[in-house]
Amino acid sequence: MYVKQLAKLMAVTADTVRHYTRVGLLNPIRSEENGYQEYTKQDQQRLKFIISARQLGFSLKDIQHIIGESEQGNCPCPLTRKLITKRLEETEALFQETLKLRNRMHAALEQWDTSADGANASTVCSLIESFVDPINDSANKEQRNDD
Amino acid sequence: MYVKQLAKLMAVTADTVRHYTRVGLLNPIRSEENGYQEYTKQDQQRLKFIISARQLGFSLKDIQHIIGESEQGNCPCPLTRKLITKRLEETEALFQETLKLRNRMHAALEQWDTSADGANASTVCSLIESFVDPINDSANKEQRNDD
DNA sequence: TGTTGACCTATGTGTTGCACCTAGGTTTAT
DNA sequence: ATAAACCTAGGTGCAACACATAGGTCAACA
Repeated sequence: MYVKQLAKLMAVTADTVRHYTRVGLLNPIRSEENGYQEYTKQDQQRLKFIISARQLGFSLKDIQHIIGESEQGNCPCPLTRKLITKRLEETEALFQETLKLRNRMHAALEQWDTSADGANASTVCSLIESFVDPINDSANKEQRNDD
Repeated sequence: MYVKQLAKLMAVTADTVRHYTRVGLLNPIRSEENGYQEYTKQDQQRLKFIISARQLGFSLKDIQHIIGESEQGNCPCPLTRKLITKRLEETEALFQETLKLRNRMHAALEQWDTSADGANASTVCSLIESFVDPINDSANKEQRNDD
């Protein structure tokens, strides 16, 4: 089957299939008649695998490595466990950062809801410049004695 | 002062300062003596503003627009409120996605902790291919009696 | 005085996973 | 014949920098 048919079947875009093909994750056969890429059921299974792995947070390079192990006859599972451990740490970090950012943004919106627009020549935007993070700002954080 | 000095003072890298300069957020004066970029206190304040805005989730383009409004003599506060509302929605979405991904990854690690490495010729990695998301998979939602 | 080392410059590339565009060739139906 | 819908390869764009290249500047020290 051709690229668009496979894409539709697996609910991704044709560009995504082409991208995976470009980086070597899929290996369609070139038709001798018209030069089109022919995707087999193997490619379809492979694409399904890629989609599953992406859902679990693996990068395309991770997936390449996992497939590489598998193709060399080795069991890729140890590598898979190792990689997901690393990715989980990253995701955990991203999660915490995003959570903090979200909270900061919420706090800003609340503060700005009750503070007037200050037109001040010496500032760019008084809202931003006078925002105080109620959670991370030192004045509000347990206590410190840095002096 | 020169790029590195400013960077150190504001706790960012020299590359970051150069980047902001490249995109026009900072406008240092070029020294006639040696061609170096000279950053003034204005630039320092501007950089402080940029850092604050970045912390609140504004993109560099957002910041450009906000500064643009301010420089045209308009109060940028309405724009600022509008932009952060949009960014907050995005951050909220990212947060939810990241949360779901984290949960999936946790679930995978748990499943894989008790499942053996399956060496199967017809699969790439049995761990990934046999993973079932306990939250999003319909068969397993609410109640599970498969064990 | 020569050299070292720390600074500076501009410009270009790499990162991630695609989406989109260009410019063209193929196939199918009307 | 021609239009619609598909296909190709290759290139660019995105975000916010980090990093590399190749070179110029400047102060201090032996």
